[in-house]
Amino acid sequence: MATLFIPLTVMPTVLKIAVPVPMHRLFDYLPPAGTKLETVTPGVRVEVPFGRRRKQGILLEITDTSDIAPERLREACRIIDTTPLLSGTDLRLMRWASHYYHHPIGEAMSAALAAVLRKGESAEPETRRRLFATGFPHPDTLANLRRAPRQRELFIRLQQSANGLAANDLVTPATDFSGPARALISKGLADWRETAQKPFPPDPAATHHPQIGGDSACPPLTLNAGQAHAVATVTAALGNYQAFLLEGVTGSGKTEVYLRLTQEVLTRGGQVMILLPEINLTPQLEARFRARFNAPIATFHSALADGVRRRAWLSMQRGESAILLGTRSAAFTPAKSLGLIILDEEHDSSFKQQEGFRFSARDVAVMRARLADVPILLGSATPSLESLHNVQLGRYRLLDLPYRAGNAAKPRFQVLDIRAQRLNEGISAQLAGHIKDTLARGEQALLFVNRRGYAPTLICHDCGWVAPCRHCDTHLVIHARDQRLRCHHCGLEQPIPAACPDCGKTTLQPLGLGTERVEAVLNDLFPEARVARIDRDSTRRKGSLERLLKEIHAGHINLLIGTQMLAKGHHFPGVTLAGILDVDAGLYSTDFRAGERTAQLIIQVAGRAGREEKPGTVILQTRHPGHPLLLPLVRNGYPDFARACLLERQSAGLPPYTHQALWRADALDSRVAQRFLDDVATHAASLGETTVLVLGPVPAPLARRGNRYRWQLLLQSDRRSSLHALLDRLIPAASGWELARKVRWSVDVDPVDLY
DNA sequence: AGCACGCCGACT
DNA sequence: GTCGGCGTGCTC
Repeated sequence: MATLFIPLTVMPTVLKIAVPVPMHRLFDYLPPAGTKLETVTPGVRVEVPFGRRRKQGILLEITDTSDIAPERLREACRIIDTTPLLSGTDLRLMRWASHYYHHPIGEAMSAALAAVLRKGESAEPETRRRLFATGFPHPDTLANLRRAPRQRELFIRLQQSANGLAANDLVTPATDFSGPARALISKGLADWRETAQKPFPPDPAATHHPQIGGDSACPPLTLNAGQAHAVATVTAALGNYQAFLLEGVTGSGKTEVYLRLTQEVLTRGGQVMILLPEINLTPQLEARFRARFNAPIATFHSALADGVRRRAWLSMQRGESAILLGTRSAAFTPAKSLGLIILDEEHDSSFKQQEGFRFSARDVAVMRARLADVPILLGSATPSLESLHNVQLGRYRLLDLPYRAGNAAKPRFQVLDIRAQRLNEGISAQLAGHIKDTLARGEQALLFVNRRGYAPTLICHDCGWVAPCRHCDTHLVIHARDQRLRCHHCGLEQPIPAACPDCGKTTLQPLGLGTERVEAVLNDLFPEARVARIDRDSTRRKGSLERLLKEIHAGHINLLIGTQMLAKGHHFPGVTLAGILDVDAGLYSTDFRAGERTAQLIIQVAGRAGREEKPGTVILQTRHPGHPLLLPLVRNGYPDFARACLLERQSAGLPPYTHQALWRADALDSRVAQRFLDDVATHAASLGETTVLVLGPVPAPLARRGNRYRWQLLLQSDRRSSLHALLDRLIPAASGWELARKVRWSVDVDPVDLY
C-alpha cells in the first residue's frame, strides 16, 4: 500500500468535527485544499460532506491521527468562520454537558449556537444590500422604459421608497424582479448600497437614565442588612468561582440584590447573564433592568424570532451587550467577558429540558461559572432540596434574606379542613365568606386551581363511564367554553356527547374541578365581582397575558383564578387573599418530588398575597389537615419543611442523597419496549456495577400516550461516578442492538419528572 | 436524524 | 406494468 511509504513529515492533518447527528462520536476530515492551518482554531464552524448531504459542524480538535482508514477520510468543504464562535471554555462546557447528559456531542454543540447560526450563515456583522434608484430624476426616464413595463414598475417603486428595496424583497413567490433590477443597474438607473445594520441601537427608553437610579417603580433602596451582606459577599467573590444560594421570600428584595451586583460587575467591565424559568417573567425583570442601567441588554428565549435571537447571541458573544436576560436555552450563550451568572427561581423545574438534550440549565450554569471562574448566584424563596443539600455539603454558600421589616407582612396560613363540608363546586362556605369579605374591603382575591379546562373529566352518573382518550391511558378534559372534550396529552378533541355512549342515558356530568368551572361558579356566587382566569387557554393569544395583568394591576379585576402561571413571579399588590382549592392532589402522588413541589407552590401562591402594607391570608383547603408535610410548612415555613423533607429523602435513599438516571422507551407494541428495557437491565447486571441499583422496567405512569406504550427503567446510585461509568458502557452497547431501532428511547440524567 | 437502497400492494 | 409503503444500513 502506498500509505506505507508516506514519510512522517507529510502526516496528514485531521480535523475532528462535531457534526449535528445523533451519534456519540466526532467525525474526522482533512482540511479543505489550500487551507492555511495557522488560522484554523477549535470553535470555528466547518462545512463537511456527510454521506450524501452537507452539514455544518464545529471543529473541536486538530490532530494528525485518525482511527478511520486514510482512504476513507474526506476533505471538508470550507472553514466557515475566521474567528471561533465558541471559546475554549464554551467548548469545554459543551463537552462536559454532552458527556454528563449522555447526549450526542454534535447535537449538544448545536444547542450552544443560536438557531440561525446552525445553518452556516455568516456570523459577521450583518450588512444588507438594498437597491436604490440613482441619478437625477429625468422626465424622459419613464418614457424610455415604456417598452419594459416590469423595469418601469420597479423603477417607480424604487423612486417612491426612500430606503430602497431589500434584496430579498425583489424575489417573492409571486414576482421576480431580479431581471429588471439587473437591467436598471446596467442602464445606470439603480444601484446596490450596503446598509450596515447597527448591531445594537441604543434603547431609547434607557438613554435618558443615569447609570444608576431613576426607577420609579423600584427606586434603589437603602439595602437592609441581609441584602447588604449578600451584595458584599458576592462582590468579594467576583473574579473567582463560587456558587451562592440566595434564599429569600417574595418581597425580601432579591431583585435589588441582582441589580446591585449587576452594577458592580458592569463597572468592572464584565457581562452579566441572568437566567429565568419562564418567558412570562422576562418582561417584568427586563423593565427593571432597563430602567436601572444605561447599558445594552440582550434578551434570549425560544419565543423570539430567529433574527432577534441571532443578534442577541452575537452581541453577547462579541461583548457588545452587557447583560443577557434569558431562559433555559440561553444557558449556553457565549459571553466575551462573563463576570457573573444569576439564576432566579432556581427550584423551578422548567430549567430542566424535558425533550431531546435533557440538560438542567441550573446545573449547566453552575458548571459554566466554574469553568469561567466567575461566581453564580442561585435565587429562590423556596430552594430545591438539591441546592439546600449542596449548601450542607459546603459546595454552595447560603445567603439568607429575612423578611423586610415594615414592608411585606408575613402571610397568615389557614388550613381549612373540608372533610364533611358541603362544597359548592369545590369552594367551602368559609372560603366563600373570606372572598366576600375581601371583595367588600375593595381588595383582590386569588384562587389557585391546578387544572385548566372546565372539569378533569366527564362521568356517567348512571353507569360510571368516563370519557376516555382513544390514544392515551387517560380521560378527556371538559372545556365548556367551546363545548369540547380534549386530551391534554395528545391533543385529541371531540364534541361533548349528549348521552352516555355506554348506557345511552343522558346522565353525563362533569367530575372534578378545572379553572373554567371555578370561574363559572365564582361568577355565580359573586355576580358583582369582575373575574379573570389566567391559564394556558386564556393566554394563548399573544399579548393576552399582558392585557390581563394590566387590568389586574389597574384594579379592574378583583377575583383571579389561575394555574401555575398565576403563581409564578407576577406581583399583585392588591391581592390580600389567596386560596388553594385542593392541596391534597399534590400531597398524595407516586412521584417522590410531589411534596417538595407542592410546598414550593404553596409558598409561591402565598407570595402573591399581602404584599406592601396589607397583610395577606392564605387558605388551604384539604381533607388531610394533619398531613406531616403540611404542618411544618404552614407553622414554621419553608426552611423547616425542607429540613424535614431532606431527612426523609436521606432515610429513603432518594435524591439528592442518591443520583438517578431514567431510561425511557416507547413503542407501538408494548412488549417491544418492555423487552428492550429488560435487555438493558440484564446487560447492566452483567456489567457487575453493584453500586448501581437497577429498578424496573415498569410501565410509565402514563403507560400509553399517543398510541405508544411507554416503559421506564430507573438507575440509581449513591455514587454519581458509578452511575455514569455504567451509562458510559450501557449506552454504546444498547445503541447497537437490533431492538434499539424498534423503540424510541432516551436516557434522562437527573430526571425531575419520573414519567 | 436524514437519505439511500430494496423488496411487496393499489393505481395512471 | 409502475408509484410508493417503510425496514435496515450508513454517514469520517
